[in-house]
Amino acid sequence: MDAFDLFRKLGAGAKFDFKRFGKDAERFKKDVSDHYGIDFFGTGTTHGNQEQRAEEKQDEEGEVDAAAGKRKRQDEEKTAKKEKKDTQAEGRIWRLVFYTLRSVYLLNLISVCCQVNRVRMQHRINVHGCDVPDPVCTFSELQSEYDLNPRVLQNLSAAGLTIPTPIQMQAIPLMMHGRELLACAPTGSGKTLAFCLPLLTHLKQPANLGIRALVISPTRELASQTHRELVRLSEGVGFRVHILDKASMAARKHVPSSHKKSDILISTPNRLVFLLKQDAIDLSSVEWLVVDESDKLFEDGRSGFREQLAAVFQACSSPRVRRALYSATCAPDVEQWCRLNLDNLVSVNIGHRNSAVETVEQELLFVGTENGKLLAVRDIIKKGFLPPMLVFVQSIDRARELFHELVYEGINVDIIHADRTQQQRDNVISSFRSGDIWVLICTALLARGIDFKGVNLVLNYDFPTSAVEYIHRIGRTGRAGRTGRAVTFFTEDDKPLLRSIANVIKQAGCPVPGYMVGFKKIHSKVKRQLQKKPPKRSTICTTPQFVLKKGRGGEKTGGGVEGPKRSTIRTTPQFVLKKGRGGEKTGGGVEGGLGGPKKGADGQTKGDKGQKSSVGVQSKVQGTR
DNA sequence: AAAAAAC
Repeated sequence: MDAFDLFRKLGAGAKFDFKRFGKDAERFKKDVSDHYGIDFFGTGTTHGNQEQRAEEKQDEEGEVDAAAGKRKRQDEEKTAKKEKKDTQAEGRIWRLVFYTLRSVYLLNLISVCCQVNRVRMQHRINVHGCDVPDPVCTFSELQSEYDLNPRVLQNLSAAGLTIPTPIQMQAIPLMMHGRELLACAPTGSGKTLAFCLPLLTHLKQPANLGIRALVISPTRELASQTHRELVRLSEGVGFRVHILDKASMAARKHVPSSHKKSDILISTPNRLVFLLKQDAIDLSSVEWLVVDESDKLFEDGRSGFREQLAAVFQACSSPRVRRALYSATCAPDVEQWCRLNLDNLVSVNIGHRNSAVETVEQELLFVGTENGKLLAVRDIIKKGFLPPMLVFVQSIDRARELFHELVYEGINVDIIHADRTQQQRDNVISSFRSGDIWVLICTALLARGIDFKGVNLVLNYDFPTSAVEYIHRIGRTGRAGRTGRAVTFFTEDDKPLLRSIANVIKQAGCPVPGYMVGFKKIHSKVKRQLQKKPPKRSTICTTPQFVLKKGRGGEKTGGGVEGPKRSTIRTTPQFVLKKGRGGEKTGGGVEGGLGGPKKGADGQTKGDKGQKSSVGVQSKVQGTR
């Protein structure tokens, strides 16, 4: 097979038509010879042209006699024959050029395609959908290719953001092309920025066209965080970015319809629905609707988010409205809904769906009983830990109970949940951010989206109600590539969900006792029930009644604790002992000294490592005061 | 269970 055949094969499907391209070829040939004065195709065209031109000049001057005319006619016949030959030769050359160029083009296409695939593979970007634009590898590409405001780019670098994260690489170009999408990327991987940049680019300039972009978040804390981020990014551009909260509602009374002058609005769903019902807000100008933590907002139930979200979707009535849904976890029903309702949907997944972030060192810790939890958390505090630490419990009541138990430990502990006032909530968040609070006890309120810089330990005091909730809770640490640690207490009551969460931990590359993975899969019906009704737990209180009655002046270090400690705490769950799986029971064993003898070697090295790097709380108290 | 409105 010679080169010509090869090119022909590469160019399969396209035929070179000399008649069609002849004019172009002629022009090209002329351009080349005029420009460079060289005979590009070796057909004597350069000379020929000059002679011809000289003759033409003579024609014009009218100095042609009859004899000369005759000679010229003979010449013309000769040249016509010659030209026919030349034309055939040229046709061959042009065909060769055509196929060469075409194969170069195809090879280039293939190589670009390979490059794009390599980038996607390297960053574990999975996309499903038609005509997906190539991922961008730098923020400056956004300026050159998508007309991102240079000031926004400047704000980005001022914030220390230099290269886009995988979700940003792919989701930003998609939204820039106005594509509706469902994005799923791990906790702390930059989803917020992935939708903020396209919003700012899409709007281009501040304009009095009503609300053009709307972001929905499940909690006020997340809404205000997104608001802050957008304000920071759009600094100096003049966009009016507003959050719909109590303060803005109060302001609305004095300046009615102030939010109508927003370009971008961030809100929790119910407040928006409330305003919609009063006919006090107009969303018909919304061009981009972003649903953050989409699976949470799609949660069903009589008084759930889903209904509220549906009302918001309906209110965004512009035919031009584009929608983007983001979350770290993706429920099948959300995907189904997107496939049915979004226009030409693209779904983007970074890494494996519904998996925990790999930068968190995760542990499961058997604590025997409710008392065991309290003992274990006191132990963590006493042994010394590196603040800040987040402690998750399952209900507001239990949060209060735990707070009362820990408030006397001599550490800066506080509590946040939806029953506290907005003022209290804001204060708690800001003092936790500033480091004034070391331990923050919280409900699911803080489970999603909240970005605290450098949380060192997430403690699941109460077992999460699902693997998804587990993923979000532990995602408060190990953000933006930093490392973090998560400890999850469990008792016999938590057996039903142990398997699924153990699997999440295992998939993220952390050790898990073998027996857990061997558990039977629980029925999805039971799983749903568990989410609605978590196991009933006894009150958090280890202090004997007579101590409580007398008041707790100096005894706060836990007088009543030492005694029952050894007798009540088992280090191995009953369900393991019963089955008698000798060798496997040890991995999840007690770590951090709950009083029982350590039977496993697995967790110990980790424990030691943790201790070395942590700061003793007592010494910290002395040091700071 | 938690979250999301307020007069």
